[in-house]
Amino acid sequence: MKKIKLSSTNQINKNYLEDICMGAYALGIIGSRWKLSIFFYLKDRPMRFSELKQSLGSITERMLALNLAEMERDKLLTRIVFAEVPARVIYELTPIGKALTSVWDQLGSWGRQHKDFLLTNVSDG
Amino acid sequence: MKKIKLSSTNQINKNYLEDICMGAYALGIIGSRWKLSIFFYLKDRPMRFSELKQSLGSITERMLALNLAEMERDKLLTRIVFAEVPARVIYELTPIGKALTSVWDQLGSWGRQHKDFLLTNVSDG
DNA sequence: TAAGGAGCTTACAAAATTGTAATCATGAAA
DNA sequence: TTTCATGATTACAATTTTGTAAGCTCCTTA
Repeated sequence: MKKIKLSSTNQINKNYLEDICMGAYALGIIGSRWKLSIFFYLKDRPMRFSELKQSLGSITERMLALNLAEMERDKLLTRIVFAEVPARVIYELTPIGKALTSVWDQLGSWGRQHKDFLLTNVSDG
Repeated sequence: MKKIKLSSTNQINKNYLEDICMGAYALGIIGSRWKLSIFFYLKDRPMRFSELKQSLGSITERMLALNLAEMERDKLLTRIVFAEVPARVIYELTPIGKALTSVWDQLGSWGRQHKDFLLTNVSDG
């Protein structure tokens, strides 16, 4: 999937934090660049690879495939392949994946609050 | 604070996502390695630099100072300096910072759920 | 005058993430 | 037999994040 150096201080710190803090653990699973947005689209309905690619606009096929593979590995979604040609593959959130919805909504709500707050307090440069 | 290349595809994608998705925006502010744990300690009470350093165990002074500075810039916390020698500085969450508490709790709760789920479904290698 | 403690800051290096471009497998259809 | 579309994978490069080690600035006390 990707090569990481297990013995690096970086990894050791990451593991330590994910061990003592479930929030850090959760972010380790879903905190990378595109995953939140992939989730955002899939929460309404299953979508196929090309649909996601188009919806996400500027994502590359590599990043999309990589993120989907990690999300499948982490049981956030299910990959369903139809034996057709050309290939058809759909991605669907699992129950544990869907369970993120309310957390995401809350996080987004906090984000909006924070953005508004910064706009209101225009005193900073 | 840190040098980023504003014209990179990386930055452009980041900005784009943070623009259309408030969750991504929120993660941009609080999603890095140590911030969650710093928050975790500060939510109970203000703490000084050295206390945080000790609590976080393996964090370096550089990373702690860097993260605290970013969190201050983003109005998550307030830095209070006492005119003493040796210096005494305490860090305290702002209201908007504290408002993250319930989101974090929920995220952590999801994380635990997810971890348990993986342990229960031991069928994967 | 030297040492010391708290809270940083700096230059540098390692590691991880993200992006680019090219290629691949399938099997139907031209 | 070549072409086509979909859903990838690969080798590589750029960018960003994280860590290392040293030093700096107060002012106080020895």
